[in-house]
Amino acid sequence: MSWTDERVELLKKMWGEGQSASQIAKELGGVTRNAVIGKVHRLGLSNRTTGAPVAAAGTAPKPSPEATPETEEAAQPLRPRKPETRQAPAEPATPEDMTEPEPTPRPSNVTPLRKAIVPAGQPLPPQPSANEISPEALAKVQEVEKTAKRISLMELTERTCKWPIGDPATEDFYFCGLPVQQGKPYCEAHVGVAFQPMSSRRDRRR
DNA sequence: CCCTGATTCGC
DNA sequence: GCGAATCAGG
Repeated sequence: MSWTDERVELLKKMWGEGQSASQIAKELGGVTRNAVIGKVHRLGLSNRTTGAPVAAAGTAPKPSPEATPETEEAAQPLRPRKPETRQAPAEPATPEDMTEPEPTPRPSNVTPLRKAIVPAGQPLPPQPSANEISPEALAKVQEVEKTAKRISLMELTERTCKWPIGDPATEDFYFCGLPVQQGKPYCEAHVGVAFQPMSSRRDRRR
């Protein structure tokens, strides 16, 4: 495939939106992330670090490509290869999406500021407000937590289970880290308790 | 190991 | 101009 106008535009758009090179490549198809990065550089729109939030979608800045200074390359911007501004860190576990099922989990109540933080040492009950979660699912979770990868916040990726385990106020806190279920933020076991098939409350008027 | 972007350099 | 290979980093 070649860099047609359309493809280049999509590239610009997505890059502007902060999409990663690999994502863009995936979207475009027929190219690798390397190709995308290469193109990005050739287009001269590498630094996405403009201090300003890069969420301006649809608003193409239309950067006028400076009239090439005939007088040699005087203002050659030296770019220290350090400015790197990593993308937002993996978002903390936030069960929130899907359609009907409502996220019931609050594995460890993350108490914000000072306010009676649970004294470390007392293993928190798996579920604050036990309810109609399939006992099976619960059992499964407890099992999984034994074999969890126990990864840190920094190690979370799109394909690692983000289910928090333990007390955030303690060293004994980590994330499940097992392979997530396609699309979901959690592994199979945790998806099971995170997203209820909506059982109670079905007297919906429509 | 997964991923990210940056650079190089033969084509 | 292109992009695989490689590098540097999280």
